[in-house]
Amino acid sequence: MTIRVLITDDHGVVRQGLRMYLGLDPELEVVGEAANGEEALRMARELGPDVVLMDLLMPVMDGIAATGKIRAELPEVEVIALTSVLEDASVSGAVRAGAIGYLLKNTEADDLGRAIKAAADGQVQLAPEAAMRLMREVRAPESPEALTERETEVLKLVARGKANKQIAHELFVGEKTVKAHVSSILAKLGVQSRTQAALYALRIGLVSMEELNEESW
Amino acid sequence: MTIRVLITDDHGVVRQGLRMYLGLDPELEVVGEAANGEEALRMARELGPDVVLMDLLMPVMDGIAATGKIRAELPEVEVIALTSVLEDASVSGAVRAGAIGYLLKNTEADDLGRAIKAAADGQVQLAPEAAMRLMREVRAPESPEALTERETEVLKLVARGKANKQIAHELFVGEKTVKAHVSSILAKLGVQSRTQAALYALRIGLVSMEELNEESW
DNA sequence: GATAATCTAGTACCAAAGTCGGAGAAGGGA
DNA sequence: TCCCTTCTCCGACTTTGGTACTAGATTATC
Repeated sequence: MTIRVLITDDHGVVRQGLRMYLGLDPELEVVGEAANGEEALRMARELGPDVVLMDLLMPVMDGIAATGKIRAELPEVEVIALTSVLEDASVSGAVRAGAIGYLLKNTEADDLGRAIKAAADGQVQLAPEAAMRLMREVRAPESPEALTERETEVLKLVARGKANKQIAHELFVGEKTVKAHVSSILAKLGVQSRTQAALYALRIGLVSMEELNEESW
Repeated sequence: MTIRVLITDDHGVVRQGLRMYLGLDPELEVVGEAANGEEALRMARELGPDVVLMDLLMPVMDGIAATGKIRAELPEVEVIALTSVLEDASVSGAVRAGAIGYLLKNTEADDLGRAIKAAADGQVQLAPEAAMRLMREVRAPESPEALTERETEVLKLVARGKANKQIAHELFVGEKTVKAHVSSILAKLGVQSRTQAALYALRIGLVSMEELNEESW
């Protein structure tokens, strides 16, 4: 009984590479490739794979959102997050969204095959680094204090390099208001400056490299 | 006569994938894999490949630096930059460093084989997007005014979220000096704030996501 | 030996960022 | 109805960031 795998990654090289490698294992069968979360959801519906390999940083629909939707709709499909991003929020986000595994892209290719088989079997697979993050979160029940909707909006603009004045203008509020939001954001994230907040936002994928490239500066 | 290829990428999955795929082409032979620029240089010396596939975003020694050293020392070895980053400075940087090709990771795997063969033959290979960036740079002889060594150093720290005072402390200079450097950086990059400069540095891969994850904030 | 670039650092100044505390309006529960 | 959160905004303040200009020391270059 072969395990049917759906690959999701926005980079063609990675997709082809995974397909090539996994294709050599007679127990695995790559049934499709998706380039973003939306495609992944659609193809998961159509193909009904056993396991989805899911990149987290993708355009259109990110991997965590896609994972959530797939797991909600097709609970028999297991999802393994396979990403180069290691971040507390990503790990717990993926796990909360229903991923059964979290592996880093520097995982040895051999291990990957084993992890997929284990996942198809319902067994949890975590990279040691990811496991540590989860442990840390459980031990210290530090709810990193979720940002409100508005704060998230502001943070996104900060992470695109905008000044308070510009943000105020874009959101049709006063600069004082923006400052208040920024202060609150810094406190909740535990960072010391808007630059750190911007980098944080990038780190957790709140804004993507692609979005950054839209900025003209 | 097979073409000997050295793969350089810090992600195991990508390396394995490339090796698998390229291995299927009888005209190509993957003679080695390197996980960073330093390894790439060493292995290029030892193995004398015809073509090096070089990721630009890597720890230890970035791809542009490695490209420069390889081309300087082993001019018969051709280097193809293979990366997910598309940025003016990366493209012209790689080209200046001596890369004969610049391809994106979303390149179809078929094209990659063809590109490698062309490169071994001394033919230039550019992704259309990369070609456009080069064109633009040639048309508008806007030399983005290269940063000096020290400025680059400062920018890296800015991009890790450090304040001027911290940077001054780390580099054993006065805060005034750091400010002077930062001002000069902003002017050269054409950006308006340190946050934008930090994002710029990230965009061009001066600092990587991985490095960001080392920061404790 | 002159020239240019870089790194250093100063002064003076202004703008932007961020803090602290308070406060009114709107909306959703309990 | 009362409570809680969020969003809005204020004043007053401190700190950080950034500009403009100048200038000595060092080093590489011609």
